[in-house]
Amino acid sequence: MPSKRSGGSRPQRRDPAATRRKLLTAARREFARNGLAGARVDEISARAGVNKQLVYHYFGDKDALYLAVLEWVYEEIREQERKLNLEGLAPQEAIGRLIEASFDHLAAHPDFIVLLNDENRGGARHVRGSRRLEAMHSPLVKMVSKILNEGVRAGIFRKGVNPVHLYISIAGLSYFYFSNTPTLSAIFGKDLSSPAARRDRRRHVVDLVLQSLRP
Amino acid sequence: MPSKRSGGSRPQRRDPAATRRKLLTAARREFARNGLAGARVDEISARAGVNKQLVYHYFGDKDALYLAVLEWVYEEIREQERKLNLEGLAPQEAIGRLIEASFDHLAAHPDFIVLLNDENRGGARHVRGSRRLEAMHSPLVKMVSKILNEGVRAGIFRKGVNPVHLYISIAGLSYFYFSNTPTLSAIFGKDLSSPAARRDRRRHVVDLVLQSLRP
Amino acid sequence: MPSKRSGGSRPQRRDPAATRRKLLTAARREFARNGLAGARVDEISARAGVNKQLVYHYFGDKDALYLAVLEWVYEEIREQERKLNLEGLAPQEAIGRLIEASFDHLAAHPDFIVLLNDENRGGARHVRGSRRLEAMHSPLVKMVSKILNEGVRAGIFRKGVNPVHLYISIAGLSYFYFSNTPTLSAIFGKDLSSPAARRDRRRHVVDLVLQSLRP
Amino acid sequence: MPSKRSGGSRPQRRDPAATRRKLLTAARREFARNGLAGARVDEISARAGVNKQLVYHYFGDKDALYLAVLEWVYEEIREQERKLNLEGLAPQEAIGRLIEASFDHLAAHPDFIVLLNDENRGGARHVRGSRRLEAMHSPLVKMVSKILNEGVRAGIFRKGVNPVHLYISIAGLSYFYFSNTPTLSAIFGKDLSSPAARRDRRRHVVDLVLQSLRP
DNA sequence: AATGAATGAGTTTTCATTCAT
DNA sequence: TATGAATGAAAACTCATTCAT
Repeated sequence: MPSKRSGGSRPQRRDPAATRRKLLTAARREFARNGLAGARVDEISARAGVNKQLVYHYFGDKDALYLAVLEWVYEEIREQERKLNLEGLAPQEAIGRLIEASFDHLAAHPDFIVLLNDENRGGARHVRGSRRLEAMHSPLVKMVSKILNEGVRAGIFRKGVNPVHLYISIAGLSYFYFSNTPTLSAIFGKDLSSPAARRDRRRHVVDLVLQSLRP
Repeated sequence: MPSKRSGGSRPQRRDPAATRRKLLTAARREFARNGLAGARVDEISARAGVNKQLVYHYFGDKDALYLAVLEWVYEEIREQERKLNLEGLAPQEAIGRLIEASFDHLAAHPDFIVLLNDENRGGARHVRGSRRLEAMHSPLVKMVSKILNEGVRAGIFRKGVNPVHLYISIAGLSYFYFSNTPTLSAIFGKDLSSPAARRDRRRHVVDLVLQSLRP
Repeated sequence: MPSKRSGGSRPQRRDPAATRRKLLTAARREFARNGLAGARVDEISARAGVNKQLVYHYFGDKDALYLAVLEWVYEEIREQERKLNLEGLAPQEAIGRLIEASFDHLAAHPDFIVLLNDENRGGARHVRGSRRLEAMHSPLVKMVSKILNEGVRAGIFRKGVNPVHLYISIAGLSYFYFSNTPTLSAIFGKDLSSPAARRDRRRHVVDLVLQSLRP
Repeated sequence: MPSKRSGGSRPQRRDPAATRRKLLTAARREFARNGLAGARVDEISARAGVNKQLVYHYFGDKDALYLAVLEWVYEEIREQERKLNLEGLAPQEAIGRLIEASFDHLAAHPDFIVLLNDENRGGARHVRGSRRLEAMHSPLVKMVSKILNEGVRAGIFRKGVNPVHLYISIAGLSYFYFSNTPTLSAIFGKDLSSPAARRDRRRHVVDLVLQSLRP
């Protein structure tokens, strides 16, 4: 004789959109802290203040929730890129702004890096399967290419710089600093995450790239 | 009772060093594939072909095993650095060699990156607690500093380049490329991990840094 | 920071064979009472008095445990069949003995029927996948065939009786009575499971089959 | 506020009878496939194309829905029995028709058997609690009794055959064949569910019973 | 009458760890 | 040193049921 199960009774606010949002926010935090494997669905739902089942109701499973978080952070990056207005700037200034924006975005969203770690380890399995991310190609490589060409034409940039790799370099110079600060600080025995160190790093990256582009 | 026959049970080779090594190798692979949280002690011992209990016998627990793997990969890096013989080289060549060695090491040991990810997410908790790693400070920052000074004195490098940040940049330009190839490839829609793409990247990184150091 | 998990501490008797047996016994009972879907692994391990994980340690999963139970009850049937010594008996007596044995086995093992129900609903998925059951073909169809031939030759059985179907009929006449006693009793409004009713049924089945075999 | 537009939300057909019917049909399928414990209320409502809550609205709970399905299939059987017109037939033909009708009904409604399995395992709990089923006593036992008497009087049937048990035998000879075809086929290594095998079985059952009734 | 969001108690399975041998 | 049986605490995911709308 199967015991009848109980069913809920607490007062329930009906706000699906808010529920979804709360789950996403909690998930982003939990995935950033503990990774995909280390994140706990229980913790996510508890911190969102909603029933655990709603994770499955709204997203399907833990993996799909992780993908939704990835889509969110990529969306943020694309939005930041859209806001960057590099048209009309001098080539050097445009590259400078781009680097600073990239650096500042990582500084403002330190979880982006750790969220991507598991995805890269897994061969970008989620990203590849996402229709939404497919539609989110960054316009920046084209932009970099255009700026490089202008600079070359104006005689202020050297020739032969690969725009894709330059873009990767700009990202990597900031990314690695943020992603590996803890081990680097431990190994070097000095705190690289202080505001001063961060300012130094920002200036260094801008310098490095701009100096390297000189003809 | 008959005298004990050696064929009655499985042959148990008593070779502690070999057992330890097999466990470490299996652990390195498993941690690289699945991260600290995602790694399974069962899988590690099974792949090592030894009993699970020996993980605890030799290392204490899963975390300590992870630390042992970290120590191993750091040891490899230090050894590679020791082998680098930059003394006596012209400054530009010395920097070039350093960059290439850094790039090549990551290419040869792709697991180094993913092994570090969890450690950085966790605030370098293990690294900080390790006596062995404390004693393994890299001599490279000093080396970079020396090379920079020589270059400046010889009039072939510009002044004012922070050696710590240059070192971080050199590492980051390669590191990010290797660590984020899967997502970058997915987002850009082109395979960045091909041998040709890798050669391009290597040349780009050397170029970028050397060009940026010009006076 | 993943909390270290606890691990057991209670006194443990080391007797793998006994543990396996206890699990099987408890599983047989639970599957018989509640079916495959309705059975609870928790209940099984609790009643066996062992840790739940041992179900997975010894059997793999719930389905494999169910298969092990099926193999057990089939083994019992085959053993009972082996014990039946029909050789040398007069054909009528041989058939009579066979029917009675079949009836008595179901009476003694009422769980056999309910254990098979889910298996038949599922298309015999487990049975088909079992090496052990493959090797357990019943010798009885051949035996029935032989008895029928003898009876026909002796002029006491009619010709043209299909031995496979006769075997199925013998089984079915008892099986249905035992499997459907509850609903039949409810519908007829009389208790068909009383000892008297059971004796009646047994006699009826033997009669029905033997009378039908007359030339 | 604008006047309510009918196109604003999904069209909701108000057809309680149809909704009930769709739920029952979906439930019958789901219970037959997965049993009482294995059936999913979600699956039932989804397949019925109606909201899950309506299960509770119309039937109360899962158990009551299961009972409603049982009542439905019993109703079908009774209706088929009512259609059987055995009056006026010769006793042998009457019995023959009865057996064939019984066989054909199971062949046409293979879910009847699996629907009853859980009920029998549960001690006919639902059937016993149903007013509707109480009122549905089969008239067939009386009919069989009458036919037997006629046959005995006419000298074509032997005496002493218990009509209740004959009825159970008739049912069982077909029921077991249909209910256990999967395991029997697996064990015998031959497909007992083919049309040819089914025809054989039908003939065998009619034969067996009629031959057994000879004086 | 109808919807689907929300609930709480499970349910199978997994896992790091420890104990007896 | 080595084995594998045993443990307890979760972990992801499920389910019947109920509530607000």
